[in-house]
Amino acid sequence: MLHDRMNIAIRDSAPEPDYLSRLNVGQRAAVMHGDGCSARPLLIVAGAGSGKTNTLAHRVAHLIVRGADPRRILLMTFSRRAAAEMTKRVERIAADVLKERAGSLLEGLSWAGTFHSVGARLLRDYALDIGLEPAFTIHDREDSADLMNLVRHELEYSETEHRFPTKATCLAIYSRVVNSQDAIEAVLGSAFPWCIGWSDELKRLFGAYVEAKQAQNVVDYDDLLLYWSQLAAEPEIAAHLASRFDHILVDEYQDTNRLQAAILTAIKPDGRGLTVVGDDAQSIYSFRAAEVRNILDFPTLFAEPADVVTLDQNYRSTDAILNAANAVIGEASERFTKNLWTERASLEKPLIVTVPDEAEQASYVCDEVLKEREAGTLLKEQAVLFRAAHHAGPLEVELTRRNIPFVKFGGLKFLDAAHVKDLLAVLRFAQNPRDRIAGFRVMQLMPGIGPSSAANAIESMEQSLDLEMGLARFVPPARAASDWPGFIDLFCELRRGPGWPAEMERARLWYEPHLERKHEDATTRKADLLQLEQIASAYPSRERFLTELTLDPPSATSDEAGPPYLDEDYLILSTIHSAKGQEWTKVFVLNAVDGCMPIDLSAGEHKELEEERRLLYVAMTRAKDSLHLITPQRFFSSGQMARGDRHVYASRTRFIPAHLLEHFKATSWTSQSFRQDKAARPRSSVDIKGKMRSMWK
DNA sequence: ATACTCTGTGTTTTT
DNA sequence: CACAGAGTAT
Repeated sequence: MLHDRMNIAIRDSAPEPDYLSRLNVGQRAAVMHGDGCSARPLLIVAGAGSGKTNTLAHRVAHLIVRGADPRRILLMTFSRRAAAEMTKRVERIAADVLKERAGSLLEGLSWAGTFHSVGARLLRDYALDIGLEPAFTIHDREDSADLMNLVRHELEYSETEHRFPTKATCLAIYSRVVNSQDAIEAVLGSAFPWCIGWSDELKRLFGAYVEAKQAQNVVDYDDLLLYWSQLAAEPEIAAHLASRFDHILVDEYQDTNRLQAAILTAIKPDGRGLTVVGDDAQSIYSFRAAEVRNILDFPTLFAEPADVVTLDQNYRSTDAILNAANAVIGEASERFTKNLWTERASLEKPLIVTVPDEAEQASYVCDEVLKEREAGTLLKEQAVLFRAAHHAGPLEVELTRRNIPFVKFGGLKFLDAAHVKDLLAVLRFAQNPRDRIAGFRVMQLMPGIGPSSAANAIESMEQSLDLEMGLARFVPPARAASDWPGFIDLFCELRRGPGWPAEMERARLWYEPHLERKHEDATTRKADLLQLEQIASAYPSRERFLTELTLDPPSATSDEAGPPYLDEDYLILSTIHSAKGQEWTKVFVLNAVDGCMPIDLSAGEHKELEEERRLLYVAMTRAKDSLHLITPQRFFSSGQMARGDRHVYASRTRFIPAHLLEHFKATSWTSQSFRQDKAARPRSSVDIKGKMRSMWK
């Protein structure tokens, strides 16, 4: 074949492609490893800012240039955004060499996505082989919790004498058992010690939960991995699966769990053609059962040991920032990676800014952000990072007050809003009528229909051979009588499919009256639904829309605002977790105090503490030129101590003890209005409490 | 009998 | 703020 001859020609005689000269020694070794052939396993230990994404993109491009079939390359990243970014870069790099052939070749690079989205795709592919209907729907966490709750009630665990774990806790335990591949007792002991007494009940509950999922033809997030790993354990399917991919590349390997590692070894038992990239110093997902040992043990996992390439030159941050970050991670009790180094010199040490309270912290950030923008740094090049989504609350208020546009990543999402979930449930119910959670939710939107009527209606539907007949036969309570026929019409129409995205509008029009009745702020919520319709029109079908939206939900509030906003400039607010892999010119870290970092819930266990330390490290290494850690002396803590909400006097995070202060510059700041306010206060304090006591003496 | 309303209680991070 | 459970209205 001409195609093959061309590849051989390139391999034999072509001079080194231009792009290789742009890489440093380590990067080049990683890119050229195996030189285009399926070679021994490769581990790239890539420190923060060491050009990891770029290296991985070059490796993929290089594989393709050397003749690998892009349709047979599996590329797994931690978000779809990362996958899209990677594909774009591969395209650019390969286009230089391949010229006009690049376009058609790169269209084939279609297996790029998260473990979960790839799992979903494979599962639809093999569904019939394992007795699953390909029309299965995917439950997000809230749906899964609802189903767990249903089962929990059926087993009457909600009426136990001592309080049984809540639906969310049950699901968290279940998920952890699945992802860590540990026994339930071990999981309870290490992560949920207060639930140890319930292990027998939990086992029964999980058994029933699994049966319920199967009966309803739904899968949850964990199933996407679990089914995949089970597929890979069946010899015939495994062989087929293995033969589909010549190269598998996995990004952020430090945040994969045992189940994911098991999938990889099942598909590639000898590790040939496998490349994993990660940095153990940035492992921050152990609450999702991520297993650092995956990356640490990778070199000796296979009969043929993996080659290891280390990237430790940082291209992102100044040396002042890097020194401080290295010092912080240097305090870790276990360290596997080296210090990062850079050629970017700077005299500006990271700042530790002490402010009186959280409101002042918000003022400080606003002032600084605006000052920086005056100096020419776009808002988009600045980010504010925090440990928990609610830490940004006061700042969001202040930004809004001052009309500074921002986008927040992490925390509550668009899809978590009740009205969005309602509308999606309508579509999901039409897609998969056996999905009880969806049906339940939709029917209860109608006044007069609660849990038991909804259950009866679904029962009637399942008894009948014809779904629509079953629904029609159900006699709703009197209060719902007027709404019922309209609901049946909706269901039947959506089942027949007026086409996508027309059915989206059909569903919305049905829902709007209910929305208006249920919610005070119907107008803003309606706008959200129109946005959702916009988003929907970008997908080819209902099935794709539902799947991709649950697996890759818009990750920012107002991210859904879509194209018109993208041109504008806005400040980035993000949880540290959601900031992974990103970088900004200027970075602020909120609440760098004990109680927030580490978050007080994680201050006990040694392992958890170490992860909190890495979290601070990840936050610091996002900054290119300027880094401000802010320490409010007083912050608001909603009361877990029996005393209720109160202000807590905080001290600097324990991850920056006194002997590390040489790497920082300490300052303090108060706004003018705060100082004036203080000055205006009377000097002498009056003993009012004493007076009140004396009233009764 | 069922649905809806009200009150007390516990709040990390995400595919 | 959302969740669970109790109490009230239909």
